[in-house]
Amino acid sequence: MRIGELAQTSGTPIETIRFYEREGLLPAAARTEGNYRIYTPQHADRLGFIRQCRSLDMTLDEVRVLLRFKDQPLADCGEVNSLLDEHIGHVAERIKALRALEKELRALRAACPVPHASADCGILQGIDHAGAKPAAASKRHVRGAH
Amino acid sequence: MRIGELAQTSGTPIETIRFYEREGLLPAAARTEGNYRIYTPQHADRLGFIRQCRSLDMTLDEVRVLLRFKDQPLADCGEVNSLLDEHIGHVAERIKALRALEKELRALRAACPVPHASADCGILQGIDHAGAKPAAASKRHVRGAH
DNA sequence: TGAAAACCCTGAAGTGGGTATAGAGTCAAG
DNA sequence: CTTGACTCTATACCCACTTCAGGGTTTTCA
Repeated sequence: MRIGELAQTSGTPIETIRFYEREGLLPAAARTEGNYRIYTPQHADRLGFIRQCRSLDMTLDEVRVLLRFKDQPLADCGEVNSLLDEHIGHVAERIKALRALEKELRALRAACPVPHASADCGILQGIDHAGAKPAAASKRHVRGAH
Repeated sequence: MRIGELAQTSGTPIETIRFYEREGLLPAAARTEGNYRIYTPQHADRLGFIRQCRSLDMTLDEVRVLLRFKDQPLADCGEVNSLLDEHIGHVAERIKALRALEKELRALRAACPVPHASADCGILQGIDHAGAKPAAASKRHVRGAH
């Protein structure tokens, strides 16, 4: 099948499929005489796996590791297990951080129940004197709120 | 004070301070004869506010809105309130999505209690046949897990 | 006094994971 | 034979920085 059909059936934008090929996640597809990419069901399977991993919020590097194991069926899958354990850890951490953040934001919001002049806004004053530390600071594996 | 001292006292990398100036979040600092930036306590205050907002995981665009209100003390702060409400909504949404994700990941992890050959790994098979949909897909305001 | 060390400058490129262009080529239907 | 749908490559853009290259300035210490 051609790239449009693969995009359709997999729910993946065409540009993303080409991007995965550039990144080495998908093997380069064969070409027609007119230089169109032709995909096999194997490509579709692999793309599905990649998309599934992404929907589980894994990085492409993590996906690369998992694909390596799929390509070596005899290898021990211990690393797969620990990759997943680590990933779960990151997600759990991020949830914790976001919950603390939500609490702080709600407290801030409560400082201005009804609108008035900016100079007297409890929110703006609250941000000035708040004490939250390193939410955006440290390099984190799991994305923030945006 | 010079940029190094401001960086030190505010816990902000020097490059980030210059970046904020380029982005118009901090007003351009005066210069010495040798072209070094010289900062006032007002700069330090403003930088502190920006960093505080970032630690609350706001985007720079959101920070720009809040700074605009700080600069117009007579304006009505209703927009501040709704900005914060929206931001809280995004954070709450992201928490919900990450909790669903964590649950899915733990279920997947349970499919491979002890390591064996990749070909038989319940995790790799689980990803192949899983049914998680659009975690990475939709444009989201709050970052994911990495 | 002089040189090394510490500090600062600008401008450009890189990060991740795509998304969005521009400009061209290919192919099937009418 | 032309229209329109499809595809190609290459390049730039998104965010919020971070890093780098290649300099200039100021301070410190022998």
